Amino acid sequence: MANGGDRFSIPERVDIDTDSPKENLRENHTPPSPQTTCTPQGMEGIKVYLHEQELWEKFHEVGTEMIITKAGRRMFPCYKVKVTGLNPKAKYILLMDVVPADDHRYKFADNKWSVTGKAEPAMPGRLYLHPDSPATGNHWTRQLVSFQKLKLTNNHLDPFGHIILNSMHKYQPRLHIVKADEHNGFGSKNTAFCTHLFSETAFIAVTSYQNHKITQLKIENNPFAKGFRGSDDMELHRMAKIQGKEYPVVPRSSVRQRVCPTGSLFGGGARGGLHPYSCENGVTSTTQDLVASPPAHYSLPQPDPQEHVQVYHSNKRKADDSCPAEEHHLYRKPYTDSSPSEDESYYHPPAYSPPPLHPSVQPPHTGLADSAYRSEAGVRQPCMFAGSEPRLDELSCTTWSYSCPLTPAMTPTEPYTTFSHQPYCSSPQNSQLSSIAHQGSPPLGDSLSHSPYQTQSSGPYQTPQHPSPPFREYHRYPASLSPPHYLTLHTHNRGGVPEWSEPT
DNA sequence: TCTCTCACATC
DNA sequence: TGATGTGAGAG
Repeated sequence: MANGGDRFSIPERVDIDTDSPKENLRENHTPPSPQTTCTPQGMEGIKVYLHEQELWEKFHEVGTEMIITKAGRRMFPCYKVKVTGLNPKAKYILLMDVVPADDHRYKFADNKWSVTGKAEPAMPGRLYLHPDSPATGNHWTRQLVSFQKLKLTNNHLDPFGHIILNSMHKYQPRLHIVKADEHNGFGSKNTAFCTHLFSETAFIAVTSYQNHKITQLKIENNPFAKGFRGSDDMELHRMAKIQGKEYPVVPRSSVRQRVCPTGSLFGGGARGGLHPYSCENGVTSTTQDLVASPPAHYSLPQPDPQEHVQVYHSNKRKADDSCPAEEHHLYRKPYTDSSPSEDESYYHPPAYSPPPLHPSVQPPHTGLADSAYRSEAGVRQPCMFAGSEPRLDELSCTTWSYSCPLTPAMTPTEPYTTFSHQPYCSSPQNSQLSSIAHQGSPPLGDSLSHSPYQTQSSGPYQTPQHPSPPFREYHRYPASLSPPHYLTLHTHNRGGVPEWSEPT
């Protein structure tokens, strides 16, 4: 498509904040520009700034790709945010999830991404609980919140709690801030939370990089890949040696992606994700930035058959290393790519343009937050909430399951077998975390295409035009639940009481 | 042809 | 030790 068509365009928010998005283009701002605003109980004033936004935008402009492997691969750039506006003494839980950005499957051909069919069934939606959760507002705001430990996998049976994605599908990471205040009725309809997303963090999951420019950006900016930075011919020699071929050798990727487009199907570029989010009234709020105009071929996603949420606790908790992305290296030109790809003025616009996020991104509904909250005394570790990848408009499903995996060796081979599926139904009273997990994967695009994304309130949830979010009451997670165990929390409709059970 | 997995070298 | 991209080879 013309203009903007070559990259994700960010839709205009309906509830535009006074903060100027453009001021958020720079990383390490001091102070950074607010990305979001929440208004519900105790959540008003919360703002989130994407760290290294410029880097994200660099990738976004080309069409961010994230490698997914069976063992799990970290995201790069890593997702780091600066949060402000939290009550210093109140406790919050920060979660991240990655939801489908649309209902399509993509392919990279002719140096551009294009839709090649309908998306595969969504993977079990999982939420990544920041290892520091729950923590006080003071804790979250005094430093950057890094989700660098989060890993992406294509292993549908992943026992490590990594976020499961489908290759060649586009996703949108989201951040959820849940107030874990005992007086806040955590896990109940009173749970206050905010959801934030930065459109420039959208990406296509791949098992191997497709766009050479992305490979270059990764190598250039990821310290862990500096081994591939080499200078000039040094690398060629190295590669030649490896391949036992005569120098010079052109990396396969270079060949395959000789003509590298500069545009991205993630249109919107720098413009996106910079809009401040605002939450509407209500106890719970969700704010998101939307991705631009809906793709021409955009089609409504099918309801996801799965409706469960899995909670995962990683068994390891390391000091949060700083994101390597922060290192910016100047380096040589990419490989031998002599192709014009580097200056491709002839970049082919992606056939797809991200659709707007679904307005029904509901407040989080999961006992998970609770669990995290309860585990404060215990080990703080990354926690994954997995569930299906329901559409945003189906968040009302009330059956949720949470699993906290043990060490890899102890994890069940069928992490999702404990999930139960129940027909969609809405209940006016449930915890909102579950909804987070739920929303977990609704094609954002779909939602957005229906209405401009806006924040939602959770209170007694009321969405005349959308299924009400799943409101359920959850039992607190047993303290022992933390990391080492796979447990499933079965929640029943009607705000039913969740039950813990060992995974089968 | 396309996608994925693996062993590998590097840091 | 673990994270990274590479590239051959499998499916």
